[in-house]
Amino acid sequence: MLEIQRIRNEKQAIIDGLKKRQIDATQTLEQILVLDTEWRKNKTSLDNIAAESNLLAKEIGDLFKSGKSGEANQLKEKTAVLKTSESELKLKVEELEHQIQGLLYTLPNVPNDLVKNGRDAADNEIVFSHGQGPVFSFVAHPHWDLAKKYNLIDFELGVKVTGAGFPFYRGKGAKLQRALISFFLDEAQHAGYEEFISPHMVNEASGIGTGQLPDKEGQMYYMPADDFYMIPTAEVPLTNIFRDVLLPDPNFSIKMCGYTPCFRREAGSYGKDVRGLNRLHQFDKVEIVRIENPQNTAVALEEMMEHVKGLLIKLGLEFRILRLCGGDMGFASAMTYDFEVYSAAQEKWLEVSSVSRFDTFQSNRLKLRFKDADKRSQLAHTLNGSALALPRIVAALLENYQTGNQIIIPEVLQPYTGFDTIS
RNA sequence: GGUGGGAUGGGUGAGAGGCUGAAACCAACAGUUUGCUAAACUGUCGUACGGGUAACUGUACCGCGGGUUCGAAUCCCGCUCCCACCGCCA
Repeated sequence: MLEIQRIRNEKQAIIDGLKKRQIDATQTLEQILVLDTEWRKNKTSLDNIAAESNLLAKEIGDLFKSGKSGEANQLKEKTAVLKTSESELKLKVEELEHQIQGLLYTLPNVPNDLVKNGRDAADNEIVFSHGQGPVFSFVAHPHWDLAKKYNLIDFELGVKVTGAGFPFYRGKGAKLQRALISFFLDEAQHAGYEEFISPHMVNEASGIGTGQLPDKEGQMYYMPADDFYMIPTAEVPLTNIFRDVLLPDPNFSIKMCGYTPCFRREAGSYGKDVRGLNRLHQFDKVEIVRIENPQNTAVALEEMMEHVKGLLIKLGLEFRILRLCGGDMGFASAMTYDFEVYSAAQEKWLEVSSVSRFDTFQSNRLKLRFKDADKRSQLAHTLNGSALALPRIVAALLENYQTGNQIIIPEVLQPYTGFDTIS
């Protein structure tokens, strides 16, 4: 959520920024400012009336104590008038707050200066690429065929037990899954991230804190009996650790990581994009999350990207990094880099990581602040990234490391899997 | 699921209609003393929002939401959460 202060001070900059998302916020912002002026006016009168009745109440108390109940009762009549206008104003102020809040919720984050104006994925910029995919001398199979051939993943069983998008991993497929999780977590720990095992369900306040609620609730699985939501990513529980937190010192850098399954309803997805592991309702992911002083955000983002790069290089996958254009970025993000690995058999790029900075957009909702050098409260910055999401990594590993009669396990994973080939 | 107890500032914890934005203690911060450390002493020390260049100032907040009252941390109603014991269960 954007800060009202920022809207008051930099309206035009926000309008210009949101244009990169193909959004014209002029009207909304002007509406907000009108309501805000109105709110401040009413708030001031409300405060003044409250001050007056506080004073009267004190006088009345003093009069009663010194036995002048006649005068006291006279004053009481005066307070009756104040009371009615006080409650009217209070309603007005609350109503205005709701209206402003409602409008603020509709505004996405303002893109960083580096973010390009654009409509969709076609306008994203490739900022880095690395590696070279395999060249096959045989007919390369897509991962869903390989998974079946080597009995690694059973999609049909998942359909039977739960539904589409909830696969079973079995045998070496399951072991590979566990190996990747351990590898990613170990790498994150070496990079200084503290590991957490978090709840897989969160309450409503947490959903609002990181921006999934109120607008995107259709994307999450909901448990009405207890009013819980299944987490769509570890970002939600990890970042919400810091909801309503005021860090006492400006020198902080909080680095967390965690493995969780992620649950996404993916309403509206269909077609070849959802084939096999490409899009699931439940998948595994190791997430890295950082809470930073605004001064360190740029460096932190850089470090996170280097971390993810390192993982992909160690796995020996061809990949590229995209800086998303305004139109393709998530609602809460100020800047996002997507990592895509090349799937040689499907002949397409698969998104395996998304690293974003949110600046104060989440912390404003979370009320996540720190005391700066002048002892003033300031909103902290939040960042997060996948490091990494498993299914498409598995897809790419199977497809790129197939030899025709077996699948090679990359060397870095072998200590974790305990085997070096799948056949 | 049953029964009972609780929720006050960073922590412990008083307060039981006006003298309480809140005692006291601890922690923290600044200073004095000190060869250094420790100790002692002095002072500062909640958050949010509004107004003001600022010093400052107004309002709100004692789990949350209502109510009674001229006046509520304190009384009444509803809710949430926490703790303890019992039952059940991994």
